Amino acid sequence: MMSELANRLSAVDLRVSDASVLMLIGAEDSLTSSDIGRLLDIQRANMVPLLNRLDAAKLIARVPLDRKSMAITLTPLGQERLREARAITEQFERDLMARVPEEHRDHLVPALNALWS
Amino acid sequence: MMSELANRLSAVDLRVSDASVLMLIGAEDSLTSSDIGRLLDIQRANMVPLLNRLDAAKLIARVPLDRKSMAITLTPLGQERLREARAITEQFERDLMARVPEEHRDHLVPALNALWS
DNA sequence: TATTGTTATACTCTATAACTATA
DNA sequence: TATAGTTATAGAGTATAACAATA
Repeated sequence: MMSELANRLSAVDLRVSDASVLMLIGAEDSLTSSDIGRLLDIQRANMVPLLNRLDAAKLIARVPLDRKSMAITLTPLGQERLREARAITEQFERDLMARVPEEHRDHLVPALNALWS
Repeated sequence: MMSELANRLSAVDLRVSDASVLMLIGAEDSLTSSDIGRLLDIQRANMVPLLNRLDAAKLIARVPLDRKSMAITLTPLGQERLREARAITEQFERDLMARVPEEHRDHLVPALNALWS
């Protein structure tokens, strides 16, 4: 499922982790790189090349918060790309759900959320 | 969840893919390396180092079927290790299921199976 | 003293191309 | 002609250690 999602997101030049970061910043702007890493369970060190790619693609901007931290914000292009990523992932989720027999469907997400907690 | 399972299996010196291969051979002996790869969705080329490790650990043996193919069989040590791997994964599954609220529990596996098909 | 951003590095997983030997 | 086993290699994902600068 993850490789299928990765495949679909590659149509807008995003990896799954890229899309996760865009969605997180879209929901809460001006988080730092370290914040994002903590929330998405990505090591601080591994955020660097990820954000560098998003920065190079002009999807995010780094705005100094103080002399140590940077706030990550979406550029207009990043907001547009986020909408595309959302459309793709929502369609993907609908396609997945369509495979689940109707009597099990409403139980899947609550059960998965319980596993994850 | 996969990294938690990997962690538990490392107690018996197995990776998740090692355990999958042992379980498959345990269920159907004398498959070839290519068979196993097809059934577990592992590239033929990536089966080589995997089986080399299991072979070096004396958990499997390669028995010539003809001059081209090799049948993979479990050694006695491999059968014992398989029992340990089964005990660990079954406990893991019980632990996971215990987190799922009772009203959703019986729906999870059928829903996941439907997703996978 | 703890945290941020960063560099460097290593290991695992996965994918592809190519080769040989055989079915 | 297709398949088995193999080698080599590259790209991702992920983990750790270390460092300078700053809170």
